[in-house]
Amino acid sequence: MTSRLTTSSYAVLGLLGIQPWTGYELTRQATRSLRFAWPKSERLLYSEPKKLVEHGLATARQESVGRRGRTVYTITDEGRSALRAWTTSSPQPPTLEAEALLRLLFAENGSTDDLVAALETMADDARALHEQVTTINAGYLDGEHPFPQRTHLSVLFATFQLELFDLMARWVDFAKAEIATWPTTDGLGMTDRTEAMLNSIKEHRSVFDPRSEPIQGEATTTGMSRSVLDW
Amino acid sequence: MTSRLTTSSYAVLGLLGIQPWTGYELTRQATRSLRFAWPKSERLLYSEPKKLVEHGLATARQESVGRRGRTVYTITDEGRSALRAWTTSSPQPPTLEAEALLRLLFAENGSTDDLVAALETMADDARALHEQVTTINAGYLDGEHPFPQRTHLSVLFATFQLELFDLMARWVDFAKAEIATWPTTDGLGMTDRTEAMLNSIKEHRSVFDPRSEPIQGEATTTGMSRSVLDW
DNA sequence: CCGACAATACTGCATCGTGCAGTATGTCCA
DNA sequence: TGGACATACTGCACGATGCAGTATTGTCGG
Repeated sequence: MTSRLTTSSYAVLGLLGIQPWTGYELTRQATRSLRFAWPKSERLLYSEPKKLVEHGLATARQESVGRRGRTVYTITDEGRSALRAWTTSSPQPPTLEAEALLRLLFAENGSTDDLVAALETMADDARALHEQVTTINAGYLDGEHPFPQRTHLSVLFATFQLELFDLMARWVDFAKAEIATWPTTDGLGMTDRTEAMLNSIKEHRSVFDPRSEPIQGEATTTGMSRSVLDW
Repeated sequence: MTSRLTTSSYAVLGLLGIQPWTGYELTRQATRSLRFAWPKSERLLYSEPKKLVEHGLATARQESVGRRGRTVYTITDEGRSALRAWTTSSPQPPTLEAEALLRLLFAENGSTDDLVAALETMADDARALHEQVTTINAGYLDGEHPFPQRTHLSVLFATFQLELFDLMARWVDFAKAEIATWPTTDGLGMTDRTEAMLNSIKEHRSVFDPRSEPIQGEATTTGMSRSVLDW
């Protein structure tokens, strides 16, 4: 029996909608863009196109370079219909997986230095990803986009990634400043600073963008546009 | 054979480090906090403590309420050592899974309305999550924290979640404004606005926080503290 | 020109993790 | 007293991952 289509199937089908690819090329392309919205293993990128073929959404053609073979997958008309139908369905809520934040939740089991080290690893990762996205996108200005007609999509997509990685790096700085005031990781409870943060949360203010104390904050904060990091 | 410990094992072990819990209580607690850093299925939350017992990191005690049984898991000394050791290891890079962003990447297969609908679903989800976190945290000011001595950790953790959900909602507004200028989803390529975004990216400016054109932007932007959304 | 190393191009398999259905009891309110 | 909702799980099929393994082609330095 053919197994059912998952969101990952549509992710691969979306790539096939752009042009035909070999299995290997799909894994390369997934590393460049897909993984920022839908991070999946290389292994799966090899399995999914086979499933699409079973479902009649793609065809497989065997090629060879010397004595080494490779499979080129091409989307079918049914595949295009399936893609179109997919765009009208409702997306699942976004989820973030961050082991460094898990370390914060259970920081009481280690030193403040351990915690800071974990958060700095996260910030380093975020900065590295930020640079990757910046480099790729800077190239678009020099006409280096493999699919020039898709530039409007990939650039808008990139703006989110960059904001996200920037947020991670900035928040880690904020968190490090907070943790620097902790004598220990364990048992502090409601400190003055914690209470101040909670008041900011309650008033929907950001913890970034220092703006002194909430003195002149006449509660005229426009919705969520200011956030929790305001001091 | 006992299977190996994963990050999810340490996530559950971290909870057991706070107090003993039943399997069901672990699933409840995971919904309140864990899922924001380490989203895992309810099913796994029932399986992991058994694995911890096999490894000697926890003990299981059978209780009963009437004729219905339940299992209470308690951390052992070896469990505490394992937790301490874990805090010194290096965390995996953070990953975001967002089906709505996948819709953006492959938006050419649907209408601009389909795309906007997908992004609005994401923004709604983000706002709902923002409210959940805000509500829980506002309660801490009224002494409603189940573990008062841990307030400093959960509040610092919450600041990240709130910034993240706020970013998602604000970015969707930005993206909607951009998409509103598109006559179609397909084939636009490098528009004037796309080029402007790319220049912002290159200069490490944010696409948020309108600050008119990059006229007085003397490239003295301090690192990543401004981001891609500046106009 | 040749040897080393990276890139291309995958597959098999054990195990991890999820979704869903199923089962049963306890509690609360009308 | 009965219906809805919370508590408290387990079994199973299948989706997804990590890792090892296999083999060929391209590249670059000596």
